[in-house]
Amino acid sequence: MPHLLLKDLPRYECLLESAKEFPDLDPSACEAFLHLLRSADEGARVVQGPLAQHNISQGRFGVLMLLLKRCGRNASTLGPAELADAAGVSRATMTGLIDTLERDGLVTREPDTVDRRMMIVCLTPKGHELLQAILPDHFKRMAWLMSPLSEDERQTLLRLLNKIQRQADSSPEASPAPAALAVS
Amino acid sequence: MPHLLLKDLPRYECLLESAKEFPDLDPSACEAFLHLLRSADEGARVVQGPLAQHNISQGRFGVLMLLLKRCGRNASTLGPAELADAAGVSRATMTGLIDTLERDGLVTREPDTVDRRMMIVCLTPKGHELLQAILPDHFKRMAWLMSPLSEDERQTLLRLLNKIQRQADSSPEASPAPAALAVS
DNA sequence: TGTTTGTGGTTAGCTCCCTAACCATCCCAA
DNA sequence: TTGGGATGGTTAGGGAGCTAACCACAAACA
Repeated sequence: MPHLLLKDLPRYECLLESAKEFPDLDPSACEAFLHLLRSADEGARVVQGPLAQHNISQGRFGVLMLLLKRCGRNASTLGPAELADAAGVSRATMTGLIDTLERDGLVTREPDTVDRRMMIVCLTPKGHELLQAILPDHFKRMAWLMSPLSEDERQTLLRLLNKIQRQADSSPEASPAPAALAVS
Repeated sequence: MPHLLLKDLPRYECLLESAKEFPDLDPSACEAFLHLLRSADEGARVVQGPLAQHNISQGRFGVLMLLLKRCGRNASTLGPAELADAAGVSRATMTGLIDTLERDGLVTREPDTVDRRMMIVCLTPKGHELLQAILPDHFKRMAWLMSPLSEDERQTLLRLLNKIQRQADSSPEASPAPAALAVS
């Protein structure tokens, strides 16, 4: 699950040392990158880890949250494909997620009478109750994790992260190396 | 693999809206947290994703890098247990990783003659060559990803991430909710 | 010296995600 | 109206991580 497996991050001096052997290594970029991954790993562990106590994995949580949000505007019915797209998992994975969620009585899956290819997934009262029970603590953990940062610092962090994110988004598909790579 | 499955992050207005229903939801904390996870996901995708082209998964990469580092100071021999600890995976996982790395001829595994419980894992010349071949591009991608940030901004980012990390580290085991939770 | 405890490595079986392939249904256009 | 694509959902199989249990060996202690 974590993105960064290393237990101890290399110290800056070590990076400088390694940069002699690998001229392409940008020590400060490397350091920032590793700390970014490490922070996200730790944050996810602290915030999302406890969900496992309720037998809620990351994927399950995502589905339930999407269903909760759509619950309000009940106009739009949503099926596995739409859910998969919104949640960022494959349709096959979504089938499996819904299977177990249905088995646990948290969602229902009914065939759509209009388009007979489609299924309609809905949150059950039990699913709704579960969310109401776990969300407050979930949000508390999030707030707790970020509590060392002032509002200004959060804004700054957001600005810097957005720069990284935009840069990452400009990389086509992750498979082809960034085109600008040779240029820089 | 990603920490955050949602495709589209909720907008700030939506968070404010949800905060009415969930008083524990701190919108700016939530926003910062989600962007942190998203940035790390995207960064990992861009930087580490291309390693898959060389049939190098995250875990395999970690093992190879650890062996490369220790290659210099050949004094310390290291076995699966030590590797597992340093790489942050279970011993069982490390057994599997070494299995396939050995099968691919990238590492060797020999029994320790002194302590007959132990095995000694070493990088082969082929493994060393592979790293030399893929590391320059790896470092280039890292530098490219962080290139939108100035040195000052990298320092700032590091400072903010460290605050989050220290806070996360002060949470016992991820399973018990932070003790300070009720206090705040 | 013999027993107990601890440590290293492996195996077995699980979860959660993926891709590839498959059918059923819909839609569009010849 | 009928034949081809799209699109939706599922199944099958695989990869990478985990825990629990196991055996072999080492170390410590009565």
